[in-house]
Amino acid sequence: MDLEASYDFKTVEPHWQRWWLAERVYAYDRASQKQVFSIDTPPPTVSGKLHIGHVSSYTQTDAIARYQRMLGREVFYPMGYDDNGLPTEILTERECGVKAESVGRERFNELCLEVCEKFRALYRGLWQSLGFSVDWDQSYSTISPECRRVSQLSFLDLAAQGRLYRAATASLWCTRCRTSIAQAELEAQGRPGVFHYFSFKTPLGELPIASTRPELLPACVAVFVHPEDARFRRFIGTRARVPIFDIEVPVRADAKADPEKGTGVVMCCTYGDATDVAWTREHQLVSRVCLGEDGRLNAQAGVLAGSTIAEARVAIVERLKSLALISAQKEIPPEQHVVNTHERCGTEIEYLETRQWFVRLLDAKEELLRLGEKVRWFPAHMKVRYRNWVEGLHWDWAVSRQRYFGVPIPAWDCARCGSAAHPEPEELPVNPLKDRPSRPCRKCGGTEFTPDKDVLDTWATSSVTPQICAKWRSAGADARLVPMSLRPQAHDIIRTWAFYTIAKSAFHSGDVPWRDAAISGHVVKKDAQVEIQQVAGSKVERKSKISKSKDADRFSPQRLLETYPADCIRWWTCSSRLGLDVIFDEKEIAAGEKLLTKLWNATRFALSMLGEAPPFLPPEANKLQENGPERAFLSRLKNVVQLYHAAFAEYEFSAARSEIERFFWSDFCDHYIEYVKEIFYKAEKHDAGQREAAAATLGYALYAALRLFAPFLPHITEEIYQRAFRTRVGARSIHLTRLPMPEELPYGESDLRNWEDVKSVVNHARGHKSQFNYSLRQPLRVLYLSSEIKARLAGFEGVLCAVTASAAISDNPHDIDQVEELKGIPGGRIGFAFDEKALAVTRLAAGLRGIAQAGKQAAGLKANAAAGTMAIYAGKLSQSLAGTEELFAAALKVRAVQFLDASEIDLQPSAGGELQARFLPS
RNA sequence: GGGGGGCUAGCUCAGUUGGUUAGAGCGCCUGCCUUACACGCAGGAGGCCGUCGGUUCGAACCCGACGCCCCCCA
Repeated sequence: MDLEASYDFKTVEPHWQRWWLAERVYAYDRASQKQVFSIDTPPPTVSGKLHIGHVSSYTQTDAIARYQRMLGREVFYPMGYDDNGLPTEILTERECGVKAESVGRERFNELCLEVCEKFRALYRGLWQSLGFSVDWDQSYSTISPECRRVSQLSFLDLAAQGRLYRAATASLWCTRCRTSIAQAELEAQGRPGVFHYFSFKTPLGELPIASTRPELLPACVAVFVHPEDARFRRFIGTRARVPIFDIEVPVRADAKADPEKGTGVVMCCTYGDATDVAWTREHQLVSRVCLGEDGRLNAQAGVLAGSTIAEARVAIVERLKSLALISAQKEIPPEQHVVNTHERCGTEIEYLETRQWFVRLLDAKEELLRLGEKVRWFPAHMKVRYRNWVEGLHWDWAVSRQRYFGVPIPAWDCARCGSAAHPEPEELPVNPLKDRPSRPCRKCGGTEFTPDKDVLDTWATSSVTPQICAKWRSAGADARLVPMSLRPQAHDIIRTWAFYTIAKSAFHSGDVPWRDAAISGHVVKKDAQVEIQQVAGSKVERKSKISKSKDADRFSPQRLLETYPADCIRWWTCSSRLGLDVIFDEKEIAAGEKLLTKLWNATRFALSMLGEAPPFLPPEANKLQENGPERAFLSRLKNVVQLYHAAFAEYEFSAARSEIERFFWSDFCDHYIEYVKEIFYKAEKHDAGQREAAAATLGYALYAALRLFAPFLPHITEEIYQRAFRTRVGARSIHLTRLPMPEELPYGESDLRNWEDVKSVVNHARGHKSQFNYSLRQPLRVLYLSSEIKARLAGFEGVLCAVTASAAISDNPHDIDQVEELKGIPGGRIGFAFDEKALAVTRLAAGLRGIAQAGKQAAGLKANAAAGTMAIYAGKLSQSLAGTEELFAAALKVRAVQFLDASEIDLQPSAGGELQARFLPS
């Protein structure tokens, strides 16, 4: 078995990606008897490009999926695309350069479907080139008929429970998207504003008002002051006149009027903000609507009818000024002026009275909190974010959207009595615009219906992904999948996706949607102007979100995938813990390439030693020498396997990752391989039993390491597995094998201690040579170990001598100059004595190097260029010195006399053109 | 204003139930071509673990206060 000298990821990775697909390696088998591990994969919103943050979060999920699969679970790992709803409409408008209203509903929906198709392909291509072990046959798109069915079924189920109601009430409205939205779709933004100061006239004098929204004057219905505010208490109960519009409104008291803000007098309009909505309801005020659904003022605004909010604001301020009614204007900086905007488009949100469908949430807070407690959150503190959101709910969930591209609301209005008619569950999915109710109105028997033209909120569908996965209430339903084992997602959508999913699950099943929620952090960039300032003695860091426009190229997954192996990118993404933001640094990704090279080279070496049929089973313990190197090394592997599983059990993949990396690099490569070289290179010195034990251990440890790496590095491990192990192991992919378990490694604490002690001795020897700037091959005449250690490591003498290049191990300190403490071994002592002859030659060679360079320069040769080939050791002069023998002979002679106390040297060319130096004692 | 997280080596991060000289990778410096790998090996420099107080025989870790950064909510 020979591997090429280097690993070519550009051909290997796509090869296995195609093969996994063709072989359906990751297919979910619903007939399997194995325990199911089901993953509620986030269906990414089709809203544009995927960025490095998606890559990071989704790759972590894939590592978890692969781990669970190799643990022996039947893994259900689907991929969805959340392509219905407003985000897709906005994307389509941008992609096609159209407006939904201008092309019409049907045509626009067709365009949306085309755009979805395009982006689904793009997304899928990216996921596949990252090597995700998704079962692509389980893919779903939230606009598909099956998802429509589940989503509409959810609607009907909520309606049957009385959880749904339809009401014409003040609700959140986006004037750009011309639809109602839900509380979760709000995004608070700091924006600059201006307080305009003007007065309302009352019989008791003028009441000063400060308002940021003077355009709402025509909608003014009351004025509020704080009941305890001494300045204005006397006005309570009087009536005030609205300037310009000359409306008379009552002056009322309410604790929500903040005496500190503005003048302390607040005008209440229909509807300036959430407080206005509350006041209107609580004080039973009339409503005086001046704003239309299109964001323009209506007849209530008189001459200003038809103008936009911005235009009206300017016009009214001008008018107030011209009447000399404005007493002051004060700018408010963005950080003090927070406005609610629509998260999808940034438009400031208005409150309008419209007729919408609502899911009743506010009476279910306790149940939602209870289920939030039942879910295991990783990290645990993410539960608090969920709890805070639920406790802070103010609005029921408005689920109807006055848009085109979405799951239609399964409802018609009876033309006669006005009540809603719904389809039967088995008729789903329906499109009320085309389909008709199958029966007359239940209430009045009417047969004339008007279809509900609205569609459902995107989240109304994406909140039923567990039900979609389980094919809820259909012939193909798979009840084993729910509650699902794991919901992986980022922390920014706890209030939306996690929350709505829990809510739906609560109402439909009374249970949690998933047992565990693994919440990942974000990838952030280090600011260009990273400043480490000393402020009050503490370090100030600056980091910020990745901007989709500005940083697109630097953080583009496509570019990274063209530059680095997917395995490297994966390795990097698994370096951060759940819940923590990670700062992107391309160098960190590049560092992974070293690991791949190391893995490839070490494997190449091991396989060259092991032959065509490398061992892969755990070596039988009774064939291994007691207190010997194999048992010691395997006990370390056992230790690693334990730590690895413990880490993954808590979704701490980064801890598992560093365990296997450390084991492989430091224990396997730096120590065990160095030892087995002695066994294989000097086979004649070791009996068959020793050789067999070493081979079995090397093969097994390699195969174990490959499997432990496999969840992180699926491509390179598959390549090696297929070429070296598949035939004998049998499983058609490494990803269908089982991970090594601690039970298969029956080694004890004393073995582990031996291993650590041997490493400590070897490290000391290496350090000792390094201190003197000698090669690690510099021979030692004696390696001294204190008696107790020497006795304990008796079974390791061969290893130690070979790896440290020692001629002997002794516990006699007499001929050792210096004895030092053995790190990590209480009472252990170690010492070294170089082989003087070899040392002299080394020094001679080192001295010669300078002379050789000078000589070569003298001879007109490029000394620097050849320096790398001028290694001189063990008495040999390199071929590159040929032609200047005389010069070197002379130099050598001087050095020989100086270092070796030799009187003569004899310099002879040997076979192969090298020079052989022989030193004659004086 | 409320809540959450973070602050450990130049950079990115680990630090298990509080227990000798606080670790890794990258970067830097010194050496070393060692019959897998120079994308390597060995060694080294570099940290009053954000600040201050408390508990303790003992604190990066527990408690309190404060500072700064990020996020969520109002």
